[in-house]
Amino acid sequence: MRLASKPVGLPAVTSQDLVSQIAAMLTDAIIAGHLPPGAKVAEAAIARELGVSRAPVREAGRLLESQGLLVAIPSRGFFVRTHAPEEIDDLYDLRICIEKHAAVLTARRLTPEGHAALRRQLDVLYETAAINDPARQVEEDYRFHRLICEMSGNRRLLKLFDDLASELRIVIGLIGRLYDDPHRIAETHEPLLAAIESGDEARIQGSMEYHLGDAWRGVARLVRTLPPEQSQPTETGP
Amino acid sequence: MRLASKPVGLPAVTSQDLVSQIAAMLTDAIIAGHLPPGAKVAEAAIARELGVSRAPVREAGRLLESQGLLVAIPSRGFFVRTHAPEEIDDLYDLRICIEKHAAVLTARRLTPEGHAALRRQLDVLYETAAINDPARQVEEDYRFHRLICEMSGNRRLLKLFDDLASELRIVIGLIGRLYDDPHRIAETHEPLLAAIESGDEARIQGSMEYHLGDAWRGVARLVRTLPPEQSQPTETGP
DNA sequence: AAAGTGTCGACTGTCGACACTTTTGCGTTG
DNA sequence: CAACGCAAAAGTGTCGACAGTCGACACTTT
Repeated sequence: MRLASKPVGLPAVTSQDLVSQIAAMLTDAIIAGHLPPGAKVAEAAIARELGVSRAPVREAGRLLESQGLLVAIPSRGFFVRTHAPEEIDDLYDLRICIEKHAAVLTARRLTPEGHAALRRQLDVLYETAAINDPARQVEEDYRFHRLICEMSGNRRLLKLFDDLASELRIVIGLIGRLYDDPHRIAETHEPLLAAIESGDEARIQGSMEYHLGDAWRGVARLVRTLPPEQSQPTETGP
Repeated sequence: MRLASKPVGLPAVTSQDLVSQIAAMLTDAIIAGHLPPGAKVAEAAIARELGVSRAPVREAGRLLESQGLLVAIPSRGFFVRTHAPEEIDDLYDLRICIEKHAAVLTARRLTPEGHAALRRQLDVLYETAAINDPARQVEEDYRFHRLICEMSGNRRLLKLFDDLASELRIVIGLIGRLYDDPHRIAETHEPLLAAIESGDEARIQGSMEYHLGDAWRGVARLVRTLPPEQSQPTETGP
């Protein structure tokens, strides 16, 4: 019996370690707004609630801290990260920078299949715009941009995009609703796709800059008007 | 480790952040090549050696994992990250992307003091080229580039640069010696500084692209010729 | 002899415990 | 009545311990 030589892709019963599970759970809670910015994430409470010890919770906290979702203040614990308006500006500025690059790289190695995948995702975006589901809309928008980064072929860039995106989603989630008409948002991706298809790098960069700059301005305006959010509790005394 | 029992600490370091200390120690060991790529970082051994328990060592490991210095394999522990040549390419590609942007931002808000600081750091680079100290040369080169990122005003970009740099330093440290004539390396920064001073954004981008591309080619060549380094121990079969 | 199996040792993942720090609650005082 | 301050409560930082898992090595089987 030669069963071992050709293992059909068994599901690989990796009993997902606690740390990943807890981290995912916390991430969801943060993005969903269940844990608002500035909220304390008490490891003891989380551990009790989940029925695990504090060790894996702490490690999950470290993980999310490195992703920019939490901040750790010594002897005081983890808090959901708050973002000053300037920090959001920094994030968008950086995001534009790397997505411009990603789009150029993607255009250079674009295959018919790749183009079809982008087109398909954009169609999904239109479909989502029809129904009224802001969270889903944000999700599909994110996926379109992620696809570009994925198709760039630069793994590290994709990882960076994921980090920036998860951080930005705290803010987007905070805003709660879409910052613009859903259908219009889908439409603004058209010139971007066309530019990538054209292969004209200057045009691609201009397109991406315009597209993301638009989103940036929308977010920046809302962030500055709506929440008079207090900053992170600091430890530096007078 | 009852730090409280030793109220008069000789080193002025705090008593409360074992994790940071351990992380810094491990980082140094990795960059110095004491822990070569692929080496196992046994938490029990580290803990014994430092006289602390395994908990803070584990957390430091998570920290370094998020910085790309270590990889964690479930049930097997931490290993110093190995970089396939393509991953180094990704790193440099991304680095060029963000440093181009940083240089443009810096040029836009360049003050006389800022320009002086860049000039000074470049002079230091020349001085270091005179003595023969490869590690120091790499350090000062790194500082010049970091200064540009710092002066860009985008904090998040600076953090990203630090992450990329520490990751690249594993590789640079691995190569061990400079990949080119020290004095020439210092000189190649001149056009970059001049471009920033000029404020011509296209020129700045071109300069940076050329300058870093040069370093990239040097590193890529050495990495591909010298070490027939085996990849990270994985757990997923073919 | 090659491949597969069983056992041993080492190490990780997780836990509960303890000391110290921060926060909270409440009584005291100006 | 508000500000202050002290003491209890809650929570974090770290530790040592135990169980489960992985890798190595010798042993059995084909």
